[in-house]
Amino acid sequence: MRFGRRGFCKAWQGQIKDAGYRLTIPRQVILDVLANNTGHLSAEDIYLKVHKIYPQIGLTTIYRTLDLLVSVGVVLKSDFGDGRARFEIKIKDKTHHHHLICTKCSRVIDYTDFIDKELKLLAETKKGLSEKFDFEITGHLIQFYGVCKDCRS
Amino acid sequence: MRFGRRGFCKAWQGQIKDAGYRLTIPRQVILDVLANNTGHLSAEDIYLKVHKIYPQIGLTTIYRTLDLLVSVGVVLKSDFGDGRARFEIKIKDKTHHHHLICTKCSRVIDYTDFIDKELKLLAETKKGLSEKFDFEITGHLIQFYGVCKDCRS
DNA sequence: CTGGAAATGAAAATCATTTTCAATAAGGGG
DNA sequence: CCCCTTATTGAAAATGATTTTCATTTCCAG
Ligand SMILES: [Mn+2]
Ligand SMILES: [Mn+2]
Ligand SMILES: [Zn+2]
Ligand SMILES: [Zn+2]
Repeated sequence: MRFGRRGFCKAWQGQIKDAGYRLTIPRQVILDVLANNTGHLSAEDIYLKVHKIYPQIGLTTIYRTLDLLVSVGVVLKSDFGDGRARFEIKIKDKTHHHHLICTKCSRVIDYTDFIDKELKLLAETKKGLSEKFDFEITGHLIQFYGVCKDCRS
Repeated sequence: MRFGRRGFCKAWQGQIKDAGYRLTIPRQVILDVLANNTGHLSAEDIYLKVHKIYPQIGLTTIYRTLDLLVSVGVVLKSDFGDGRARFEIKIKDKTHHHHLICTKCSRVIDYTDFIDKELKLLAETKKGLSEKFDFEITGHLIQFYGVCKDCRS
């Protein structure tokens, strides 16, 4: 079992232990797979990759571990509207980003640009909405849909 | 069969025929139910309501008709993250709006306020993203999550 | 009115995710 | 280092929203 991003893995493993969970082989392997794949993977994508390293893994464990990692704050879960959840590990510095989704080929682009302006609007909107509807806003979802370069040629 | 919002119904029925579809009883009843319920209904919600008026309806027809209405542009389909799609009819003037979703009770609030500022940011962001990633943006999704007044008391 | 295409409804199929439950493994105390 | 308790795992079955299939019914143009 090779661990890329070893430093990060250590930190993530710490988060798991700190939350009171055991550090099992399946969890380490799943974390490792997530750490070495930048994309937005489905549970099955992850299952297939983990399976190569640790063939006795069960899909159930993938789902359970992903839930755990999301709850601990190590993993981000997204829904791009294709009926399956997508997961990506939260890497230091590249934390808050939004998604640009190609409706033709399902390619997903992360972007952090324009986040400054967005943040400003978000702050204003949040304030306005909170006051107007007496609603305590805890999160937001912003996604753009369109057609990527390749799918237009 | 009573039709509220009769004027609108006529217009919507026109859209269906214009798109080359037949104007059947199930479609009229579903349209009627949507027109008289402002909320964000699931397919089953709609099925139950339609069933009272037209008991022979099948859930399959609900799904098929909703697809059709969405494709024709008469109905808006949303996903609030609870595993079932929600539908609402597009009423003149209150067209473009976003959603505020209570994570405790699932209440959904429509809002059009701040849309102006949002639109401005959206325009800028769209332009920036289009240029930077050579991506043709066709749509966006913006939702706020939080806890409503009632769920905090 | 009528024929043929479009639409419908019941039942079965899909498919991602969850639940159940018996077997296994982690890791703190001895 | 070894146990013991309890968390975790994996296989299989269950779930639940949505889709597909297919035989029957309905719409509506001619
Ligand atoms: Mn991402
Ligand atoms: Mn709405
Ligand atoms: Zn594409
Ligand atoms: Zn609430």
